[in-house]
Amino acid sequence: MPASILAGIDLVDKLSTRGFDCVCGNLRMAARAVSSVYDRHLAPSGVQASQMTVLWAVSNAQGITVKELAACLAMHETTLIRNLRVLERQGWVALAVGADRRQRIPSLTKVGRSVFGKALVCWKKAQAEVAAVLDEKLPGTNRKLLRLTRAVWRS
Amino acid sequence: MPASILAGIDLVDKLSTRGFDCVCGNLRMAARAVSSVYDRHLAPSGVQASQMTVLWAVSNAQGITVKELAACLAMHETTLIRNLRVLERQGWVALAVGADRRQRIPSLTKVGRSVFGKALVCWKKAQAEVAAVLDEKLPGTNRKLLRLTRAVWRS
DNA sequence: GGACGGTAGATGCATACACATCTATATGTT
DNA sequence: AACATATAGATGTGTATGCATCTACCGTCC
Repeated sequence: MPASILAGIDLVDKLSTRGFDCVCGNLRMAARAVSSVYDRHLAPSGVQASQMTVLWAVSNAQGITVKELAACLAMHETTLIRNLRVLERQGWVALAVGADRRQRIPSLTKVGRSVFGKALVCWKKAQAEVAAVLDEKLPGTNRKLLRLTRAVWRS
Repeated sequence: MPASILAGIDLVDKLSTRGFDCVCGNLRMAARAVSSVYDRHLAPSGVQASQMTVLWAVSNAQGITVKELAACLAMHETTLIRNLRVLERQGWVALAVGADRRQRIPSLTKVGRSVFGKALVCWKKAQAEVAAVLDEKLPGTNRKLLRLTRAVWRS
């Protein structure tokens, strides 16, 4: 192992021992690293890790508006609508006009349901790989992340 | 509070009770929510939350290459170099050519040090706000996130 | 010294994310 | 009905992220 790699690991250690114990930076870093695990497993399905959450939310939220969905996912409406447009282009999501004609109501298409179902198989492997390195129970970790999100979102 | 918001909160709850307990999705969501807190506090300084980590790493890693820095931050080299170019354009970071002339050695400029120092004051407030909603001790949380990152990064 | 394989960044492309601002629609007031 | 106000998305801009691929440089082997 070249010295450069060791230097890198030393620096990472400094992150937690030299005063820059940034929750935000560490969360973003963990999100990057974990996302890449999910993306690797999900690659055969053609779905990205970030898209799985949206597909799941859409499939579990009948008749909900984009704005409401964005609140559920602690996401900007403008970010979500653009992500939904990408999924629409792939033919996985349909965006219907709501009773209030300004609203857009997302739903999974038939193809979308099929793709999501297949991706779920890949997703389970990724989830298992990450669970294996978490020393605490998975539901505990997820609950903590949700609680943190809810506590600071739009506060 | 309109019914739509309540529906949203219900859906968030479903995330942890209806089978899609996705570590990746929850990490990304928490990272979004927490980043927005930091960005709000950091706004007066002109530095973004994502940039603080890079500035800190650069200021604490004398003579390190972009590739090594990327490994430290669990970040793609291509992502980091582009982020560094943004900071270079702002005049906060200089990118010197290394002994191996393919390498780029980042360092903070005088302006960069000044901006980073001022941003640290804002950062402390954000960190305190987030710490207040974490029921466990901050170092514990950060250690867990670092351990998770290290365990899955490039595994 | 020249061909060759390997490495550090650079670049093209696509998606993710957020802020400011715009447009279209809805609603409330007179 | 006409106007003012508020709201749901859409759009422009800029940064963040990663993959595939390219280029420039390094070291080696003949």
